Amino acid sequence: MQDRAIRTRRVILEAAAAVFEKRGFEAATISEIFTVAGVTKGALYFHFQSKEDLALGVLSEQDYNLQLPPRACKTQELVDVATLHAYRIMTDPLVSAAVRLSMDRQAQELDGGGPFSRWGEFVGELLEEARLQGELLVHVQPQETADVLVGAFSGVQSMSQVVGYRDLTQKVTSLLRHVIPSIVVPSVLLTLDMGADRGPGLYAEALGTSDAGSE
Amino acid sequence: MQDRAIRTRRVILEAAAAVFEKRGFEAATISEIFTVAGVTKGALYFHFQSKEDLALGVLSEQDYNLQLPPRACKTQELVDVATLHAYRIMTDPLVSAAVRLSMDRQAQELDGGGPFSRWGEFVGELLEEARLQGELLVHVQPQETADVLVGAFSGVQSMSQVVGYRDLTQKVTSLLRHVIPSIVVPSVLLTLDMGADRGPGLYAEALGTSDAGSE
Amino acid sequence: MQDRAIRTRRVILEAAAAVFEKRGFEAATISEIFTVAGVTKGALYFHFQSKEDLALGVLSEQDYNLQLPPRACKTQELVDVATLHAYRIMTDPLVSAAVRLSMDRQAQELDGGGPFSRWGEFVGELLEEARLQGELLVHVQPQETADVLVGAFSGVQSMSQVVGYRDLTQKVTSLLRHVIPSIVVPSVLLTLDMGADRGPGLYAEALGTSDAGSE
Amino acid sequence: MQDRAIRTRRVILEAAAAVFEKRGFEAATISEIFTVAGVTKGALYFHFQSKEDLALGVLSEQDYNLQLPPRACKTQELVDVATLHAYRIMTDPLVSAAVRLSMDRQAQELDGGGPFSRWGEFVGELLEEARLQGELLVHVQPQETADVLVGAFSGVQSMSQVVGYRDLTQKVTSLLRHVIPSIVVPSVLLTLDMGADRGPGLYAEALGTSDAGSE
DNA sequence: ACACCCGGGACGGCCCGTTTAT
DNA sequence: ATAAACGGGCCGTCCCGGGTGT
Repeated sequence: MQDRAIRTRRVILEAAAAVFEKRGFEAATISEIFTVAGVTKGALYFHFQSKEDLALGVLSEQDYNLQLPPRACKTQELVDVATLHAYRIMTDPLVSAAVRLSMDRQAQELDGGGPFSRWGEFVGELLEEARLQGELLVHVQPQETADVLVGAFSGVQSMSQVVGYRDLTQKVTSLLRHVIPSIVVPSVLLTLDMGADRGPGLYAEALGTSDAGSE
Repeated sequence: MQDRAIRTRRVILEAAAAVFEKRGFEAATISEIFTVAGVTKGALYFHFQSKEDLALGVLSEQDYNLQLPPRACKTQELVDVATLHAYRIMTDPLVSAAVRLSMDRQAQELDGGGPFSRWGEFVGELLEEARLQGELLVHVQPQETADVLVGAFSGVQSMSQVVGYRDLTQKVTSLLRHVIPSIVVPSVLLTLDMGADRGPGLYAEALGTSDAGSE
Repeated sequence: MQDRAIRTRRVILEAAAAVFEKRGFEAATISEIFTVAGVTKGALYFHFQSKEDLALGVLSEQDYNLQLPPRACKTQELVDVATLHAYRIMTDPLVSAAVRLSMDRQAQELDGGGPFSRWGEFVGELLEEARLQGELLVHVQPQETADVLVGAFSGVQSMSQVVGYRDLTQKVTSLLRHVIPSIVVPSVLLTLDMGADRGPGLYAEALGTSDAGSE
Repeated sequence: MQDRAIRTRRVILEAAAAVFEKRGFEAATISEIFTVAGVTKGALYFHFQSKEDLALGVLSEQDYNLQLPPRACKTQELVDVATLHAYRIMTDPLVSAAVRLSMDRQAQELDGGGPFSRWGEFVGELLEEARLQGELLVHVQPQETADVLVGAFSGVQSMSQVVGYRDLTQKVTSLLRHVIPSIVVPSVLLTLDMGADRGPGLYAEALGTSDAGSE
């Protein structure tokens, strides 16, 4: 009984993700979503109260708790977080839909504070730790650099979106290679692993660490 | 008689820019536009055949021809182009609206090939010239770097959008300071002027050069 | 098991009465009814096949058999019937809901022939008897007078509805005092008891007489 | 051009009146209204912003200013007002629709204070004048009697509604004949003209008096 | 040429009264 | 007696053309 419901809900969510990702929040229509999902309007409105609720569902379905284990080298951790996030956007439609939604002005109020601030803080803290450990060049101001990284990441992600994210990890790696050298000390730079193909490994590592073998 | 028409057209365009900028293409409504413009629906439809046409109007109204004179130092030229563009986004509602529209997926087909490709090519060529002049580090691949720059620029622009572009030149300068050192040779780096406050000067320079003292 | 069913049915009926009374048939929603009742939609649909059936249930639940014992003076009986009905509308939510429903055009077909005809006939017969006993003035035509009384009663009831029926017995008594003198002979008029506070007594009397001590 | 608009508006209003009259506010649907009117939804929403606005339109279209000239005998004036109102309900679909709407609980807030209070005051004042002129029996309390009359009128109107108001003037006359004798002094009673067929004459008189030969 | 009033339909989101699987 | 699913329909609004001045 619940089984069917769970399946249906899942199907709807995936359809919603696909449609939101393709059209954006505003332009997405409920009817396209339930058509894609292959369910009826009634079923959809049984599981979700409104279009907004649907967007919220997509936003929260992605496992935000998915985290990498801490690294000794915080710069490496930063690289890994970025690479993993890129990998997930590439491979998980719900994640890419969530990213699209959180960039959507119309749906931005759904996602408290906007997507940038959360990532900004997170990266800022990581860089602060790196700085304290002496990984960074002396002139680096963690929060400013964090903003540059977060903004730039979101930009290359947008850019990659038009080709279906096929080159996203590539582009993110490129970005990192262009920015990291300007902020870390040479000794650390030499130890960093910034391979574009590290996504799957990092993903497995995150899954193993995180408390969830979720979904 | 034509005078009135030109004025009306202009008023409509500005209203459209404001509304598109605020809502995005899809969520913008014709009625909000003509309400803001203070004209009737009929007037609007006399000047523009459709909502799409309106968007096209906004997109083409900004003076794409506005160009800086060539610099001897191509890297400096790149910096200047970016700074000027940031300045125009900040100050000209039509430009920011056009940027918003060209990032809008729904309206993307209106802008042939997307916003990224045009900028990508332009920056790529600039970097190629810079490379030929020996301004760049040997490992730099112009097109890859161009993509990183264009993507990153668009990202910080998105990020700045939520605060009304108040800190855009700041953020763009920040971005440049994080990327340029990784690609240019030290000797050139020392000569670069990357001040965040150079917008107005560059704008004046571009206006003087460009074939248009338009509008 | 049957006990619970009976209770559930009762709870639903009372909730339905409250909602129908508040909203009218059309505007009432099934979901408000089962929410108020505190049962699930399924439970409701187990006891009642449809919204119409629910209305029918409310309509028939009120004890139409509740009758006063015959009076020698038929005019007095008429006064008493009116007073008692007013009292029941005031005090019993199911009765007031039934009245509301039977006045509701959308639900009128549910209540065969409309509410007026049944009361019209009943009052008409009472007046005919009164006439035969010489209680009425010679020019009175029982059926015409009956219609006036029934219509007028329903009107003051509507009027009283907006204040929650607080002044209904008052208003009905007022009505009677304005009409009765025009139809009964003076000698009878002197003997009539038209107090507005006779509701409770009449109710007790009717309960005792009627074949039902029902619920 | 305005001509067509006026005609269209009128057609819509009449259709709305018919539908509101048949179904009540809630149960009436916009689509039935524009179907009956033979116009499209667009036309309807050009003239009226919402269903509520439509109801308001019906409510205000009837000429509330239609008034009889004052009579020397206030009781006669009361009789005439009631007879005229009954006649208008019978003959003018917009008036009957307005009456139906103002009795509708869902739409009652549209009609400030409900229909009863306005009529109640009006009749109350008339009776007060009659009392001052010595037309009434000494025990009559104008406001109480006014409430009885207004309520009773509305009741017989409801009753007559089910037969399409065919017998409304008849029923109203009946009502008056049953109530008036209980409140006026015999000498005045003899002079009153309470014929059921006086509607057309009164209507003509009112039209002539009122400042409008309105539509 | 320029502006506008008026009207046309097509959906859009949502909710509602109901059955089907369980 | 429940949870889940079903469609039909409602109101509103949106993007647009034809007929009408000026």
